[in-house]
Amino acid sequence: MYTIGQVSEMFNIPISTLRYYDKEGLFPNIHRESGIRKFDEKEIEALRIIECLKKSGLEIKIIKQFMQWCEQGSETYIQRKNLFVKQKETVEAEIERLKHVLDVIEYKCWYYDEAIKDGNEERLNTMKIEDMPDKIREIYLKMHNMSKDN
Amino acid sequence: MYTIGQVSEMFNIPISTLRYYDKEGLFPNIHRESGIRKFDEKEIEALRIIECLKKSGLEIKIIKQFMQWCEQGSETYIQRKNLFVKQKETVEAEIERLKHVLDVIEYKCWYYDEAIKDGNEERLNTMKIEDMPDKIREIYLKMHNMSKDN
DNA sequence: ATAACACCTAAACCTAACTTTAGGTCAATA
DNA sequence: TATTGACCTAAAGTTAGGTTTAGGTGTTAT
Repeated sequence: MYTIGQVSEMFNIPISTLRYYDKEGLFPNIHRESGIRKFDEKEIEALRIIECLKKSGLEIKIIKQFMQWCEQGSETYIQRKNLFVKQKETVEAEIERLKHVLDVIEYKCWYYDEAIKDGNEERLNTMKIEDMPDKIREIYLKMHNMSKDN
Repeated sequence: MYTIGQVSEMFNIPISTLRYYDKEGLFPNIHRESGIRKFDEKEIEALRIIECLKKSGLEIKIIKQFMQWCEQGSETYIQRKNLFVKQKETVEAEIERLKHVLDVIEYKCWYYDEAIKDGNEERLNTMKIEDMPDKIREIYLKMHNMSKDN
């Protein structure tokens, strides 16, 4: 059993944030002793899930919903599982999205590398698509929604 | 050359957002005809980069900085390249982070699958770490910051 | 006994990134 | 001629996820 200060240290989360989470209903029925919150194993486990779901981009409202389902017992296993299945898909999609972003960033790294070598962008701006390095060309075509015969 | 309405359609970005971007300095020196914004190829390309950098989590302030560097010509190639190199690292780290999140979500999917099969969490709560499926055990140990001999 | 600590609440404040509102210009259509 | 549609501005409002402030309680060290 931990005090709010100890939990704050353990998880490196400000005390004010923990109180805010509580106010938002993320620790339903948290135990109190003369007004003081006592975080026990249940809340610690909750916090691990909160951290995970928050990192995955889930809103606090929905995390609250999940915590309420946990209070309701075995009737809500399916809802809870569905939440994670859905969130798994969301995060997988996000990773894919970021990989595309990474491609564009890589294109720009190449672009400025060349610009630095040349001292200007003339050659780059008149460069034919087929003269670009293979990987860069692929990215360039994707960025401009072009097929290979454009 | 496009009007704000056409650009809004092309990129599927609200007109109000485009005006907001302009107010925030993301289209420095955008051409106007009797007060009306004319987006030409430069702004279209800018918008492609804005979308990419925004998706990568970069703040508008910093995107504005980049757009200002673009106005300054060849003196700022190195700053611009550094921005992309740094952002590349940021996005790569984000992808790694999301992969860990995915692990925890996968653990939870497994957990609720078992809970649904059993109808309760008793077996799960008394399960010994060594009885968990290999992948799940790995994730569980990581989640609880435990080494294998804990 | 008094000061320092760790806790508490309610309510105001903050920031980013938009969105909405209210009021106005101008060109083309009914 | 009047109204519709696409553009414009400035300023206020919105949302999420906190953080800060102001004031208070209860226990422990000097």
